[in-house]
Amino acid sequence: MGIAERKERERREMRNLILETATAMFLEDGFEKTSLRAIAERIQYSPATIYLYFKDKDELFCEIQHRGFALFLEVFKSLANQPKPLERLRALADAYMRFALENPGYYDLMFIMRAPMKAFHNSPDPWNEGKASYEYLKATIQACAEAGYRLRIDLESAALMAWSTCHGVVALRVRDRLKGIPDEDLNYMISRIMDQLAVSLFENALD
Amino acid sequence: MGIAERKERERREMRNLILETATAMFLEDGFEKTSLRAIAERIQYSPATIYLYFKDKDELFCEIQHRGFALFLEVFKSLANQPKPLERLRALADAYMRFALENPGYYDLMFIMRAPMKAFHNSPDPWNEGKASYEYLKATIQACAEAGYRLRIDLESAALMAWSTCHGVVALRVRDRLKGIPDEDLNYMISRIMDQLAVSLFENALD
DNA sequence: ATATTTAGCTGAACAGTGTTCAGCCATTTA
DNA sequence: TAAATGGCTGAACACTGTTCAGCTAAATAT
Repeated sequence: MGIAERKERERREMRNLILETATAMFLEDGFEKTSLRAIAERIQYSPATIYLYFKDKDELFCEIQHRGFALFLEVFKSLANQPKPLERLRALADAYMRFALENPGYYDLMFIMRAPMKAFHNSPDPWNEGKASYEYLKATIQACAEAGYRLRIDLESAALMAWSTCHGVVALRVRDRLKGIPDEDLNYMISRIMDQLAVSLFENALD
Repeated sequence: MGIAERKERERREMRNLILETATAMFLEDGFEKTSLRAIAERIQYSPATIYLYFKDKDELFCEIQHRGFALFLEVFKSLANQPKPLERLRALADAYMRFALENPGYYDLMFIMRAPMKAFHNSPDPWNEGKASYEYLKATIQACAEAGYRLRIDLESAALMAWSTCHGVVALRVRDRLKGIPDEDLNYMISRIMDQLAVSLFENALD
């Protein structure tokens, strides 16, 4: 009775085919322009078929969001080898902003777009890896504190400030609100901002 | 020959009627749900009529964006009576974030949405008042510097950092990325973050 | 006063979207 | 061999932004 097994597998494969195709198309053309009809055509199925595997477009993109967070967490973890905690924290911030610029589609879906946030009942929670990444950020700040850098504020506020500062500048950038500033100048300013972020978090960041 | 004059006036009135209606509907229901058809129906005209006054939906919302910036600049200017520059700067930051929470529709259009940013050839430039507000922010930071608070970084970087920090936390908030944090806790954390922002900008902020 | 031009407005259509559902057909079960 | 299952689809629904030929009323010219 391996039939049920095979059907289970076929179903997973089909789901994955849709997901892969949707992801590829989304990362190329963005959310609005990636229509279910276009996805269906690419994989040579009827648009209605997609609805047999995903409740609606939001759920589909919720899963893509999940993939984004998984990739993001990997990037964060790849920085763990940096032994000095403050430099690790800086590496985290740089990686965060680089991720946003190199994967604008994912970043949009993860931190800016409203669309896939409604389907929040989903399991597995697409924000799982997102939360893990945030915990990792907090742990790194905590590690700095334990290495002798005295925190000026509580850990929670410090972590939110770090996140907000990075998100702020990068969100303004990917949404073209900083177009007036040449890339070169902007990169310099961001570097300065990150320096001062450390100063604002720790009393003796400059030691 | 007052006919041309009257027609000119009627045209302005019609344009304004569309704009008023669109603004009201947009602030209530958001961009996506405010369809040109619904706007047209509300003012009892054909959808095609709107195209006689606005090139497309983007241009219409570009003007609404302009209104948002105008309102925003007024809020900023209303804070000019605060004599102490550092407290004025803090008031600016608080006002910025309050504006975002009290006018989420406008804030979205002004600082987050991609939609009306394409129609950037428009005159008058909807970002006119936006730029003026930013200049006002810079002037306030400069005033702090001149009042004895020593800037840790150059003025441009400092201004961008202030903007980014405020935008970061508020953008995450209005896009439901901080839903896990109770409002009360979040407000406390934001207050702490603003304290530390001042510390990061000025060597002697705490004096 | 009549004819002609102008200009505002619209109905209908186009091409696209997400979504639903009756029904077909091959595979599986009885 | 007959019945039941279940994957898939064509066609439709209700929307969207946008365009355009053509109507009608007002303004101008004769």
